Amino acid sequence: MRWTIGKVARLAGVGVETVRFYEREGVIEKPPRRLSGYREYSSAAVSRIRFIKKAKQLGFSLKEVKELLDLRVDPSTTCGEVRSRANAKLEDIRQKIGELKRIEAALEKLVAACKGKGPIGECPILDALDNGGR
Amino acid sequence: MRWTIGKVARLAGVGVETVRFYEREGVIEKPPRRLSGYREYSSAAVSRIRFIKKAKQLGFSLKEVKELLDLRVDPSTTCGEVRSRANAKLEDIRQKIGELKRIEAALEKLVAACKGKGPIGECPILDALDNGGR
DNA sequence: ATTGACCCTGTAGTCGGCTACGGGGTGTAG
DNA sequence: CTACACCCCGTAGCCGACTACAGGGTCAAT
Repeated sequence: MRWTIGKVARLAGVGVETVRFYEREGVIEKPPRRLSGYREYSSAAVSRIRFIKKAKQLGFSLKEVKELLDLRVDPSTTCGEVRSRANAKLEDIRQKIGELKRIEAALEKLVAACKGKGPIGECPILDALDNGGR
Repeated sequence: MRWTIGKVARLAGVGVETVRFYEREGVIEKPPRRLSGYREYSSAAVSRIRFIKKAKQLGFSLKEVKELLDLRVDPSTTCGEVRSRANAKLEDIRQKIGELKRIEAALEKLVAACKGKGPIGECPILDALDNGGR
C-alpha cells in the first residue's frame, strides 16, 4: 500500500511538518515521488517514525536515533564494524534500563511504605532516588 | 560540609549557570545564602542535580523530573495522594523499561546473527525495532 | 593591598526539535 | 467544473533547556 504524507503522519501520530523535518534531517529516507511531486510512502515509513517517537521518549537525540537506525543497512561498512557499534548501543541501553530500575525500586519502596493513610509527613522520604548509578 | 555553587556544579558535572537555572525553574530548592549573598549548598544538592541529569537522559522533561522529586516531601497532600502519583510514575517507568528491553533484544539479535565477518549486506536486518510496543 | 579566581544579578543568545505560515499546485467527489 | 481537502517548497517563529555575556562584588593567598 502507498500512502501520502498526511496519512503516514496520522498513522504514526505526528504532524506532516514533522515528517518532512525528519526527511530533511536524514532520519527517514527520501521517499519516491509521484509525477505531481507528492511523496509516496510505504508502511515501513510508519514503523520507522513510530520508532523515532519512542526512542526520543527514551532519551535518545535525533542523532542517536539515526545511529540506531543506521545499524540496519549500510553497504559501506563491514559486519564486524556494525557489530561493535551495536554493542556500544547495547551498553547505553543497558545503562538506561539499570537506572530506570533503580528509580522503579525507589518508587516501589515509597508506595509500599506508605499505606495510603495519614499525612505525607509520615511517609518515608524517597532518598533512594539520590543514590546508586555509576 | 557546605559548598559554593561552583563546587556543587563541578561535583554534579554541570555548569554553574545550569544550577542557577534549575533553581529558577524550581527543580532544586533555593539554598541559604551567606552574608555576601553567596549560595551555600550541602551534599544533598549534588545528589539532586545528579538525579536530574540522569532522569533527563532517560527521557524525562524538567517538569517530569520535578514531579518525581516532589514525591518526596509535600506537607499539603495526603499519603494516598502521593501513592497514586507514585503509581502513575511507576507505570511510565515500566513502560520505558519495556521499550528499552525490546530494543535491547533486537540489538542482541543483530549482534548474534552477525558473526563479525563478511560485508554488512549479509547481515540480517534489524526489523525487530519496528515492531512491538503499543 | 592587590591579584585572580570565584560569586552575584540581570538579560540576551543558542541549539535541538519541532510548528506555523504564505503562496501556490493537485485530486477527487458532487 | 468547481470546491475543498490535501500536497509542494521555503522561511520564520516557538519552546525547552541551557549558555554566554556585562557589570559588578567577594575571598584567599601572596
